[in-house]
Amino acid sequence: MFKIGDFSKLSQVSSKALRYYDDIDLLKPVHVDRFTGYRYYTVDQLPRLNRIVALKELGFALDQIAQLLEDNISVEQLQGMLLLKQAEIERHIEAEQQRLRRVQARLQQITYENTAPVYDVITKQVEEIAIASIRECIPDYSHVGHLFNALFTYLGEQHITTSGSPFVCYHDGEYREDNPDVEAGIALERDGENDGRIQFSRLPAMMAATTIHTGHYETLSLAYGALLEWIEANNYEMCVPNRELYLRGPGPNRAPQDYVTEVQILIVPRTSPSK
Amino acid sequence: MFKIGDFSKLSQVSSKALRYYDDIDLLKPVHVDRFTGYRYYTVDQLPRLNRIVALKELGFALDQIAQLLEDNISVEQLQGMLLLKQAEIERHIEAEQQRLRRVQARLQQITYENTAPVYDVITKQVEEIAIASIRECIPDYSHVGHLFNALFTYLGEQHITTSGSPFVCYHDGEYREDNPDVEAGIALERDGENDGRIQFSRLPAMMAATTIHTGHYETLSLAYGALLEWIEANNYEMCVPNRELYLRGPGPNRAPQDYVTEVQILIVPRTSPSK
DNA sequence: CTTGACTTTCCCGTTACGGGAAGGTGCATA
DNA sequence: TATGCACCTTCCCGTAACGGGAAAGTCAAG
Repeated sequence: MFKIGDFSKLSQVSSKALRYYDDIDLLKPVHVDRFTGYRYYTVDQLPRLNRIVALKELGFALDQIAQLLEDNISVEQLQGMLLLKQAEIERHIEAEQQRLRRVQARLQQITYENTAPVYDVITKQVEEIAIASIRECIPDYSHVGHLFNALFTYLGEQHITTSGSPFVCYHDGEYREDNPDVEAGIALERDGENDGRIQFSRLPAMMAATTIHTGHYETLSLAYGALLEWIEANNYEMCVPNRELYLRGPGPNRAPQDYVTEVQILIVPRTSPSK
Repeated sequence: MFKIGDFSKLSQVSSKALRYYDDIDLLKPVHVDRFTGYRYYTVDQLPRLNRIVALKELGFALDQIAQLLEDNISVEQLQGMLLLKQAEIERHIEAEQQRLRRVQARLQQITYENTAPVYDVITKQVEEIAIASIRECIPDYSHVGHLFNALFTYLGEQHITTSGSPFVCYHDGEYREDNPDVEAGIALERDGENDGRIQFSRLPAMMAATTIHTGHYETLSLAYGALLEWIEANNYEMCVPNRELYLRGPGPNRAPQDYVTEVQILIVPRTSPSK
């Protein structure tokens, strides 16, 4: 019979932990003095405690360990939990390696440019939204404004309430200087019916790499550069279309350097892992 | 100006999280209504929030992120923190891979024997202890008892108080049936002075793989088998000496199947990683 | 009998929020 | 204008596995 301190030394498990295991019925002392409350353990309890410690090192939580220690657990159940744990650890390792790549990419960027990165790329699940839009091939990008003019004029006439910021989707596979296939649109609260140039549809949900660009649209290519670099470093592949969300665009008392734009590029995990 | 819900949708960060960031001064709303307490955000705050999210994905805690977002942080400091984080993630990955190997070893054991493992091997740092011991080459293992007899007789005569269980160290590089070099000893509360056969010394601290064997000493080899298997699977190398700690050994009213023994094998990480 | 080492219970703190309650707001509609 | 109803606020609890520390009781030795 050992008092908790001796048993703690014997087992290398802190008495705090032993008391906690007592509390949660994971390892009860073999005897508790009714008057003093002192806990007494014996060496017979070492194997169980050892098993607890071993399972903890395998990454199991204490309540799972409690299950695993039930004596009516079958070999198949045990095997099943171990297989689950194995898969979980593998996923965990993959996530950590992802993180490691991100940290390294950021480090590389710092050493290259000797300055902190300007763009923070994050992934997000963009939800499906109802939109009204005009999609056309236009001679060059300056015509985007015309599309929005037509769109807003129409929506104003029809008293359709918008929700959120205007955006543009680029449907071309790659960047093209002239005759790009663009879609200018804005989110709505409800679906609508197509009417000539104006289309009512739903933007599909997507997993996107996104970043926020502040400033003139002429420098948007920097944001794209950062996104492409990130996509490369994180083993994704980009897809079409990509979107630009004009969170704060041209308007009264609005200088170009105050424009805020979110750039979203649809991504999928790369099929073949790069070295 | 967005209310918290809109800003939450815009940024894909929950309003609970936004309130929390407000609480810990990580991201204060640009304006708080003095009467209603409503928080108001603008798109200008998106870059900061984006950075917070990005740094979170790199594995930084929020208080570290708060430091990283201070505007007086130098590029070197940032770089330093990233390097630290990189090392931390690498260590983390290594630990996870270790865990994975352990889980797999246990799975393998189950599929081989179609039963749960009997021995739980755990590593522990064994502390340095003052001991009294007799070390001799004896003709065979049955003579260990004589060593303990001599030892205890001496200690009894000298009124030296012991602390802990008796143990045996095996100093031979490998197992040998006859003429093994064994050291029988027991921990003391204080150091002492050598006296003939009786040596007073200190067992050095060591990192050991240990397991608990319950039952007759004739079956101790099973524990050794489990230990060797574990050491192999976990990329360690065993060293001499190894120890057996007789937590509950022969005594009055003591049947051999109730003996409890802890087997400790000194380990070092294997120099060349196995495939 | 005292002292000091141990033990007990209890409470707080950790991280980054999520869930939920109770009560106040803002906006659109009947 | 009244009334929804969605939204906002603060506050409190819970998380996992203990560690730190306080206040008070216990044990063994000297």
